[in-house]
Amino acid sequence: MSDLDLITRRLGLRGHRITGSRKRVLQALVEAPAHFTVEDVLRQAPDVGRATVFRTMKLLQDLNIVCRVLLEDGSLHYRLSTRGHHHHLVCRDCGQVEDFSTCDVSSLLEELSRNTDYQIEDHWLEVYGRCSSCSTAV
Amino acid sequence: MSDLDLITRRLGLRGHRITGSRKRVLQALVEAPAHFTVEDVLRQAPDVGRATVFRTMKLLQDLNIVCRVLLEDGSLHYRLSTRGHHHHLVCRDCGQVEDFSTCDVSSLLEELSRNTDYQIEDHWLEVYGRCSSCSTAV
DNA sequence: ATTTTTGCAAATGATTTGCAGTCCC
DNA sequence: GGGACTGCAAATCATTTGCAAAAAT
Repeated sequence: MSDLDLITRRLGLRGHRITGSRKRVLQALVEAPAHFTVEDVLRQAPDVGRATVFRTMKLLQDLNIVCRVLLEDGSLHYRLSTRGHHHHLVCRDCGQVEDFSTCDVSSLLEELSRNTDYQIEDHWLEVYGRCSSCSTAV
Repeated sequence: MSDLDLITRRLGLRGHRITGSRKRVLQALVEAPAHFTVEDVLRQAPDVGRATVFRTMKLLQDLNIVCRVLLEDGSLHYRLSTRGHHHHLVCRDCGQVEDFSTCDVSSLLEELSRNTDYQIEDHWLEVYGRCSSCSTAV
């Protein structure tokens, strides 16, 4: 079963309708490069309305199918989420994005929890740097 | 010497002019609650042009005098930066923001650096939860 | 005197909304 | 059939820009 099928099924199971527009958006997503903007999606699915793409992206976010990537300039990109919660390592030069989840943020959060009166519930971490090809190609 | 004086001096030392508008924006900032939006500043300094407030906020960011706080809904707030690089712990209910810098993100980043080909240069971490008063007042 | 900075208004860009029609289930 | 979903265009919101006038050094 392809990624597309999986996502489509997930939508259906949650009681959302599998419409033509949604299929076209999903198709665009699975064919897209690692991260993309709403504009990119619109370009790949030109017959889908702008509002619909925004609405679909929001739905997919809620379903944990896509996640947002924050670039340093403040611009918002999206990418297919893999394995639930994770973080991003973003290359400043080429914009490549890697996921990571292995590193231990939780110990940091536990310490934080001990040191403050907060009940900690969620976090968002974005790391910026240069990927190997961009850092060697000076 | 007041906070206001300190900031003003810092601007001057870097070769920026101390203008009436900038003074009024700075005044608004030091009197503002812990975090605020551009709109809040405009409300407190109504005779300063919108564009000027945006330009001033950008300048203050570059000088490390204010920093951005990302709320979970994606909205952007500002706050006076203390002690250089740090992170935010944001209360979901009341919006209170705490700084923290003591926790060890760097070990995480070192591990990340070893495990990937990236040369890591910067990061942004926002933690969300509930402050003590909001978590007790169920 | 020179250069920076400002306010305005218009431009831009991203996202949302109202609504009448269309399409899934 | 009926509610969920769509496209469109207009509305909204945040931010930026061009420019001539005003202010700071």
